[in-house]
Amino acid sequence: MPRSTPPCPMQALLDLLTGPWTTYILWVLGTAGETRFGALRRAVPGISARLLTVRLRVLEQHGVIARRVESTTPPQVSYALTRRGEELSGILDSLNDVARRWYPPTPAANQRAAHDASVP
Amino acid sequence: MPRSTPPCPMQALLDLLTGPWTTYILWVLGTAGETRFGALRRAVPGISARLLTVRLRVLEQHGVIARRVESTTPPQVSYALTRRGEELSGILDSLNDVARRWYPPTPAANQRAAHDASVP
DNA sequence: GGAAGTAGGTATCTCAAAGTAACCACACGC
DNA sequence: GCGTGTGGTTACTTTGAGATACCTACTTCC
Repeated sequence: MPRSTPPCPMQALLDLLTGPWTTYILWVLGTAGETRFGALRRAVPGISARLLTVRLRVLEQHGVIARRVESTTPPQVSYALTRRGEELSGILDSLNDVARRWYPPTPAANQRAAHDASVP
Repeated sequence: MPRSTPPCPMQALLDLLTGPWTTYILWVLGTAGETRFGALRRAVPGISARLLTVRLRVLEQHGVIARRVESTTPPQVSYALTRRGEELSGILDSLNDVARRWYPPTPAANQRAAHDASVP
């Protein structure tokens, strides 16, 4: 992202949320609860495995999500929101309210109507 | 920014806020009120004139700030938050609260202490 | 007369983030 | 033994956002 970022705590948080899919991932984890890597990947259509991995690593480093490994074969990895993640989720919800008031869902977005309608 | 963005109103709003300096600009306009281009540039140290122009254009297109030109010589251009901008500002404030709890201002950021302290 | 401030526009360059693709070990089913 | 799914990692390529530098036209200050 930006080459030079102002040393502002706010900016650090925004850099975290900034990448494509990031809030989408948080929204999925918030509504679906703990989710496995593969399911997450299927829930975020279009994302590459590599980028999903990167996003999850960053979110984990910031303590927004928790990674849990079950040592089965094959090992299963699940991700869930932490308390921080839920706190963030609340703010993102209000941001989402604003977004939906400002950019009303277009008729062209029929395919996504189900998704939009399911957003609390 | 992202090459492929999910067609989500939320993402549109985040794309708006995403770029470096963007929220900083909004914070300045929120606390200082209507501000002229030059003053804004001085208030956001490190930003280039070009990028400031781009940011202001985008924010204006989204109806978050208003651009007002006084036809003096030289013409003076001022920017201020619109009602949308103030609404956004409120949410950004709560996001900022979270940011400052999660990433406590480091002692290394002494230069910015004045700024941080002045954030409401 | 020359510098500086006003609010940008234009052109070019570069580098880091995103995309793409291949690969891994392991187990299961056929 | 061959394909499928699991949860990634590694390497290579691309592209587009940001940086940089220079331009306008006008006025005021020194």
